[in-house]
Amino acid sequence: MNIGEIARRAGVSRSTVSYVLSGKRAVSEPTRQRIQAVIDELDYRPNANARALKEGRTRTLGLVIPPASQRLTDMQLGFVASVVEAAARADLDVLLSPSGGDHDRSFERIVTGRRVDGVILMEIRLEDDRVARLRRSPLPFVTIGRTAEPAGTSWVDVDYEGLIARCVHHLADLGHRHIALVNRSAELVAAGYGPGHRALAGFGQGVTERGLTGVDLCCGDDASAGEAAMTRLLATHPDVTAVATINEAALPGLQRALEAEGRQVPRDFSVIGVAAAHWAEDFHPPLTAADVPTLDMGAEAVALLLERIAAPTAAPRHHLYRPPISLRASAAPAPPR
Amino acid sequence: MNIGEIARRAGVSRSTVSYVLSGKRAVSEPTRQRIQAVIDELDYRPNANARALKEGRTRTLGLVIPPASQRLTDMQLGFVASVVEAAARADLDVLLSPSGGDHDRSFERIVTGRRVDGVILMEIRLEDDRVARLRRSPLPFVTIGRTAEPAGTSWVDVDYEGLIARCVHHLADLGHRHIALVNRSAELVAAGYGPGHRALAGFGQGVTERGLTGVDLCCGDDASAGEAAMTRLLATHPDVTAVATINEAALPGLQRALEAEGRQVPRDFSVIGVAAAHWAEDFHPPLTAADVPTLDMGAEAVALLLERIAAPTAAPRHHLYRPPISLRASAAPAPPR
DNA sequence: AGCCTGGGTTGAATCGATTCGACCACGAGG
DNA sequence: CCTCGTGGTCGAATCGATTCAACCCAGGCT
Repeated sequence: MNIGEIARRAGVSRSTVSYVLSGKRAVSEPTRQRIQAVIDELDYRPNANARALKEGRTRTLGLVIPPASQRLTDMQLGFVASVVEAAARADLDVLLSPSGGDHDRSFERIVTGRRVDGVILMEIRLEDDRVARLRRSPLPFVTIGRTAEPAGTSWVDVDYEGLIARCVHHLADLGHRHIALVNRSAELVAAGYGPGHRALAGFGQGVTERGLTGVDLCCGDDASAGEAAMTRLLATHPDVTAVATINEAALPGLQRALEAEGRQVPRDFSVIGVAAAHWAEDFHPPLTAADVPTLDMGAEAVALLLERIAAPTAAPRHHLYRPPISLRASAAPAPPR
Repeated sequence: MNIGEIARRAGVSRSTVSYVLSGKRAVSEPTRQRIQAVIDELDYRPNANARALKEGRTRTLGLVIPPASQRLTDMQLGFVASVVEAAARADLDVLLSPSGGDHDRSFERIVTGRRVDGVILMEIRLEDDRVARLRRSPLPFVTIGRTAEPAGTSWVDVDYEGLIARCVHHLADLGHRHIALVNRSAELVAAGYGPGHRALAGFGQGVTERGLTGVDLCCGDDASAGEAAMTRLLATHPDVTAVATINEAALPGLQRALEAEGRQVPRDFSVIGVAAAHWAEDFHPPLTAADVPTLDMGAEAVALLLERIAAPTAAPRHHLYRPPISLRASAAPAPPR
């Protein structure tokens, strides 16, 4: 069933039906009603491909997610969900591409097959092949996260550096002298994963500013890895009384290891972090943390992308999120020595 | 840059270029190489919309997920990830539709706009509007989960009824006499959510077969709800010594409440469930559970869908998963009275 | 009465592919 | 030498929309 069928049944030309659909030209009321009646009766909806072909836009956004092999963190999931929802609100569909490297077939299809009007990229590295690839293409895109050289690109990101520095200061204020940073996995950091490096920088900065001693360690993105990492930390650095972390997925494991070693949070040991908002509240004990507003960020990423699609030559914009640290129950004054 | 451009540069007709691309007709080797060279040089890729328009298929699958407002459970996330990955392996893209009810705009776009070749539906209710809608349409579809009347539809599902019954038997074997079922949220169950009802049936069956006393309760899909539910349960039914559950998201909360009440798992209290495979292992203590193979199920859903797309009139197939219960550390003999 | 204006409608071109039938040249077979 | 077959190529139709230019006709104005 196509537009011609509607036209025939309504006794008008195809163009008139099109104008009823789009409202781009005046159509007399009787004709309009007649056509609309046929459309309703047959439950007609224009073929999206034909429309996309002619109009040159697909009303679809591409979202590049980490390959499915690795489980999404809560924060990533929050981004995906909010991007999808924001797109749906704008009557846009979302095409998913689970892409790791640069020369991924799915990624190439999306970028070069004109299947989408724009792309949102996640899990950005300081040097990112995919970003480089998109910069060379005419396709508008926005990143959640940013490269080492983010000027010239629209992005949203979390100020991990500043936030972790603030966490360190908070711990210092509470009297902690020996603290640790639990980073993301060693592979991610080695690959130049932005938040990992920026968190490390912020940690170093905070530690030196306050004259603390700090250890940093990498840790896989799951509870078991967290448990192992924390067990090792407690063994090798028994004087550490607090950790800051950007690794939400490891948190349950950290907690478990502390319990196993008889360290009670927050009485004996403080935990503070940067985490998706709901995570922190749902944790036990409720986590003192900078609550990353994944919902807002995803929506903002979509908004920025729509801007770039509407005006590709306009100056790119960005939004660095710096949520305040919500004081909950997982950080407390350092235990007496 | 379109196929005409390539043809012009190579000095051939558009059809010849098309035949090089598709290989559907013989092209002399010199011509083929010349054309291929131009294609490579310009990094040309055919416009997906034009192709879809002509061919009548989009090489895209639709995946209908629960609306973004509610967070995805681990099992749902597992399904999404594996569907996306399986589709990518088959060089198919996945279009996401976050749809709750029947008359969702995004859902309608997908179903009727010919944007996808087929649809995978999740979170199926016993009476499901979306399934009914798709049955009326010519679009092939597969469900993860099944309705009350699943004949005539291709689906994959977990045998919640049988599995929960087995869980009950296992608990009975261990000597537990008073057990509880922690179901999904009251709203879901009230809405006719399949697993909720089937788990309840299996629970009832097991309990009567073994002459146990059983309580069942609904519980929201998050840790706090789980904590509240378990606290209430322990207060109202102090003689309960074990729970079975299909609500993975509530598990951390159940655990917390038990701890708070001084009940140690599994010494004083057993927990057993049906959960995504990785969840169970990552839990603490490692969860005795029927491990739902989300990866296989997503891949199988895609395979079934491809079958239906290839042969829409063939008899629908299905696959009911009945994973064995993996004995881990969360269930043990009932404590002495 | 003739002309102009403009709302309403239509026909035809176009987007970028695929594919069928036709055509051409060349070599084999009678 | 003529015909037939065939590998290789091309032209044109087609998929289902959008949109521009043209046209028609009714009403207002001079």
